[in-house]
Amino acid sequence: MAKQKQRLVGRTNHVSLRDVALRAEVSESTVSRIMRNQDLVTEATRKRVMESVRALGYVPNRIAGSLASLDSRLVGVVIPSLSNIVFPEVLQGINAGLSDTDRQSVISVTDYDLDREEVVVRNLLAWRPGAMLIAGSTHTDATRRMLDQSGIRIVEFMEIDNAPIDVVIGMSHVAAGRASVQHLVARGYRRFGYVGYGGSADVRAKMRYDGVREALAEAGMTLEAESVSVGQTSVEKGKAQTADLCARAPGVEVIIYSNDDMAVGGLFHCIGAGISVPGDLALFGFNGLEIGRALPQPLSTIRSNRFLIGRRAVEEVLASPTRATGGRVIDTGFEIVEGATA
Amino acid sequence: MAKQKQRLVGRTNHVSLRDVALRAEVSESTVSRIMRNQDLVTEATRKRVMESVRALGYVPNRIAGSLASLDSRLVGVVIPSLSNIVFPEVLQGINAGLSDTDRQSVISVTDYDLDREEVVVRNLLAWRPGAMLIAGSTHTDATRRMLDQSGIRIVEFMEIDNAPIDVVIGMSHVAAGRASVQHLVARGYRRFGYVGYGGSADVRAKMRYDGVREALAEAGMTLEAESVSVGQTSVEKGKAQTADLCARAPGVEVIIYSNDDMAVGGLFHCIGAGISVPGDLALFGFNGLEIGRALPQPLSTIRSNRFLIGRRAVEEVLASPTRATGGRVIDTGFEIVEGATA
DNA sequence: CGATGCTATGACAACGCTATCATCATGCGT
DNA sequence: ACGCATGATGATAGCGTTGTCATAGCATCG
Repeated sequence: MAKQKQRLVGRTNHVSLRDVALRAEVSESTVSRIMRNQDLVTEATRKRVMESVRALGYVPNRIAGSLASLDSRLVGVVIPSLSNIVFPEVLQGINAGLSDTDRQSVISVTDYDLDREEVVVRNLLAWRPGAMLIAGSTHTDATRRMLDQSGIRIVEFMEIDNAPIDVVIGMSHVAAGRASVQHLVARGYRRFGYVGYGGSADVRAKMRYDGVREALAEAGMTLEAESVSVGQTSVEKGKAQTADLCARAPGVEVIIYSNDDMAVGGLFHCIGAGISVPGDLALFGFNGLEIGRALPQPLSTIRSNRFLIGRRAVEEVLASPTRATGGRVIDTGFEIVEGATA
Repeated sequence: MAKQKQRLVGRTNHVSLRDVALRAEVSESTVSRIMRNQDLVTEATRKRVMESVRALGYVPNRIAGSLASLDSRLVGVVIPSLSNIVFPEVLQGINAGLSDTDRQSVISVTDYDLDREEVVVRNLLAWRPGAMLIAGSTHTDATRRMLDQSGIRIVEFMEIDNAPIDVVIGMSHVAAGRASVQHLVARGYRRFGYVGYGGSADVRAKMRYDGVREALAEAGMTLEAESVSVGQTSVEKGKAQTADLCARAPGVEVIIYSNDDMAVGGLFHCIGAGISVPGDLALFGFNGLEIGRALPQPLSTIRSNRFLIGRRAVEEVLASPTRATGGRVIDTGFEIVEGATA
């Protein structure tokens, strides 16, 4: 009699394929086929097996299944934050794209920290996902190398201002910053202010800011005043920084905000302080959030389609398991929302 | 010579433990120990192995690891929606609780559909998570059975108005509804209106509504007018429904909203329509969102601590791998925020 | 100086499935 | 009646780790 090595850990009473097979008096193969809807079994045995499955409360073990088939059916998702509403919106799009498939997303958050991003990418890759969707194009060398060598589909989403590893989906944030200025100049504004957040951690906010400065310079103007805070975006910061900027630079005609949250805070300041918008001061946001439309006066802003970005990202990786040669750029565009605050 | 069955699928050139072991001229066991920081190896071999790991770009395969150790280090999370900001806030708390551990969360969204919930719970359980965090206490029988029989830690979070499978964490939404009324009655309001969303899909909104009606009845009053829409919460709906309710029931002194989003919309309507708040009409929300504090006049509402709920949920399951006998209820409480709209 | 502990490493059987090939009835054409 | 395709089921070797036990080398000690 051969010696038996025993596993003492986790000797849980978990129901496995074998248990179902024994009870239904068929082989494990047959049960496996049925669980995967691989039609090739008679209705009679299927019924008998399903009865056992229900009676035993069998739940297939995807860990074992993934190891055996070398396919985890997982899609890794990396985002910088959950507190900026735009990322949950992208997640909704990802979810929508995945909902009728057998894939599952696994989400990790980096808090806008590239070293943290490297760690979460490594941990995600350890689950051998079939694809990886990652916000932004700015990564450490090690992160980029891991993503590249993994061989799986990689979608970098949000901005398309950089070269892709595989695919990038989103819009040009530099162009959006430029478009803001061009739109406002066309409407007659000449004296610009800027209110933003995040220091340089939010790369995209920084790109829009750069676009703003570029376009202003081309028009022979400059930012007369600016206020940039560190940390996460918030309506309250927008309100406080607007108050501050108004006090420091009373001549400013229009403020461009890093995003709608901040702009909404700006409008709240104006309403509270009796500043007429856009008469005394005009406000221009970015994102096109739902709240902007419901304000007492609709916010003038630029709409980016976060949901669409998430959905298209998923469609892209589901379309083919292999990368496009040379990379691919998908521009989901943006759109100026006239509104009534500028 | 024995016949060799060949796997034709996925014969990717992936680097495995064996490759690292061969290159470093040690056994797989040793590499495995090093990768798991199981101190018991000499510094010399550790260095040699790590050099191989880096040179080959080895990323451990957690699928195989989880199968072998019968421990996935995964935590399943089930939420009804990503578009209601409160759930991303809970996720932030969960993330915070998990960030210094070696566990990973896997999130699924149900869209407030109990049948969908059953499906996502089954799919999540297939990954053999070490714990499951699920929003709410309302599930199908099958879902409840699966969760129960899984044997793992289960935390039902958000409301604590029902009996736990294992642990419930959150606050009583019925009590919150009652508290709203009691607070407003104490402040002298007598003629109440209600503006909500979600029909009966959002169980917690329904509970607060029930609490409101109960407390009103006890005080000898009723809701003079109400407007409840279907679908997701939005500021715009709050605005439109407030306008509607004002037109239909001009005598109402105060409107209780199902949540802050809707209440903010209500305030926007009032600002736009020149209705003095709280003089002509008072507004009372629920949640205590950040935006409520930044409004031209701070919103009167009830603060629930979503971040804390997520964090405590994680702490609870990390504390012990086995369930508390008889179940456990953790009340994270709520707090009335006076504000200036009621 | 042999017995006794250590420490560092190796060997190898699980883990619970799936892919592949083998087998065994059936039905069918000729 | 015979060979052969076809459809249903079974047997079994992986998949890439980890847990457990075995072993070799070496210092310690009475």
